[in-house]
Amino acid sequence: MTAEKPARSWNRRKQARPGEILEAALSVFAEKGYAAARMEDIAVKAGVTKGTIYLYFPSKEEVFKSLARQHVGDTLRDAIVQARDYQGSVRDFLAMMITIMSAKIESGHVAVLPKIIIAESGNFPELARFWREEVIDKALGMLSGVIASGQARGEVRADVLPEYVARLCVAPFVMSIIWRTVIAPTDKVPFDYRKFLSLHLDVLMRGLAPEGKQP
Amino acid sequence: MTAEKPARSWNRRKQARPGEILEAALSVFAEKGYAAARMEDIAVKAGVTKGTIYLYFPSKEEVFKSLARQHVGDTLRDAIVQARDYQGSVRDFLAMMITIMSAKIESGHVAVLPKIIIAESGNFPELARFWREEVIDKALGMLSGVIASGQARGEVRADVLPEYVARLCVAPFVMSIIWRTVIAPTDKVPFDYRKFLSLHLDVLMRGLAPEGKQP
DNA sequence: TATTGATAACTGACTGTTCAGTTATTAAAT
DNA sequence: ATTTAATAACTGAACAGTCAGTTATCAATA
Repeated sequence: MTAEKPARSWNRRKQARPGEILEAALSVFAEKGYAAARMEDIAVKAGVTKGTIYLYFPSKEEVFKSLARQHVGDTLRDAIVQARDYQGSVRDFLAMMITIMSAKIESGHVAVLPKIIIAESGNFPELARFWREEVIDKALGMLSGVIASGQARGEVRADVLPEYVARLCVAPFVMSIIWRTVIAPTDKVPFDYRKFLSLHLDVLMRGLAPEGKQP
Repeated sequence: MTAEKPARSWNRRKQARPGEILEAALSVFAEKGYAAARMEDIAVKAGVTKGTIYLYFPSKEEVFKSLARQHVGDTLRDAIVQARDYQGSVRDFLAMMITIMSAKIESGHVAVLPKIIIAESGNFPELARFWREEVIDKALGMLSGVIASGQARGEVRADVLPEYVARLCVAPFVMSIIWRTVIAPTDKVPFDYRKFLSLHLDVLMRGLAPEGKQP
């Protein structure tokens, strides 16, 4: 009855492994991109050896896709579904989005997958398609709905297409995310995303207000 | 006697090669990203063999960096310098930008380098820094100047920071560029960039107009 | 104008390395 | 004792970079 725990070299943890591997993969892919990410690095970070990864995933590509699916599913799909039934004003909705997103942008968590998608869209067109259908179309669709109901309520001028306005809404978010991953590491003075996005909200809502009706 | 066709195999074109190699490299890097781009592919596209590239560039990395530098220098720095002395209204300036850019975005020519920078900023941090100093800071600085003079003229409300407004101006351009490279290939119905950017201009200028002064 | 020798642009086969994926083996768990 | 999670050593393919040899070009000479 070895009461000792003599520095076990490894444990068997069948059901915990996939999640740990994906988490490790996220950080390695985030740093290196897809091609430059080594399976060995992912393994080390997950506390296993390379071979172990292949017990749970058939290939590097599949690790990547699983990661995309899981990360999208957890982080974004919930948010979209939750927001679908939103009843408040467009302004309040965007204000809420800013609060949630600026923290995530700051921390760098949202930024990783979009960056990889951009980088690898040429090598994995089906990934771009997946992202488009699962994230972009749903997010833009949801936002268009919010805008359209804002028009019905007289909060937003009626002579603009909700689908285009939706893209206007998200553009500064997209820019912030890219700034955060690509440019911010070279920054002396940190950029104030919340301030920037608040300005966006203010300018956008004025710009979309019906004639003679300041918000 | 070999009455065979001499089949002139190659020419000496010392001064033309570097440019041709970089041009080829641009299209291969754009399609594949840095790591997945093969020197052999670049060579074939440039009409030479792999060895020839190494007569003009010491390494793959140096081909990549030269490309980034040259392309920035040629395409963007000129435009920035030219625009620095602009005297017209903010609205006219942006309208001009939209005309020029939407054609370039449509054709896919502007899109390639930003995509590469985003993709490889993690692997080549000094490239991100170069891009930031040579392109982003100059472009934003120039735009901030245009905005500030718009404020002095009473065309733009005075209670907003030009540096932040400048970023608001470019965000939809950035989004369009990304859309074009990453998402558009999966599109059934082509996206109308000019229409989108015109909406942007309209909403932005209303949003930035001084109180009670519709543009 | 034709021939030739020198030079340097260019080629393509070769080398060493890196890394995704495989497999023989080990040890935990039951 | 059997099963299986996990390892670590291995394989093979892909590819960046090299270099000995080939060929276009041009200047000097005839």
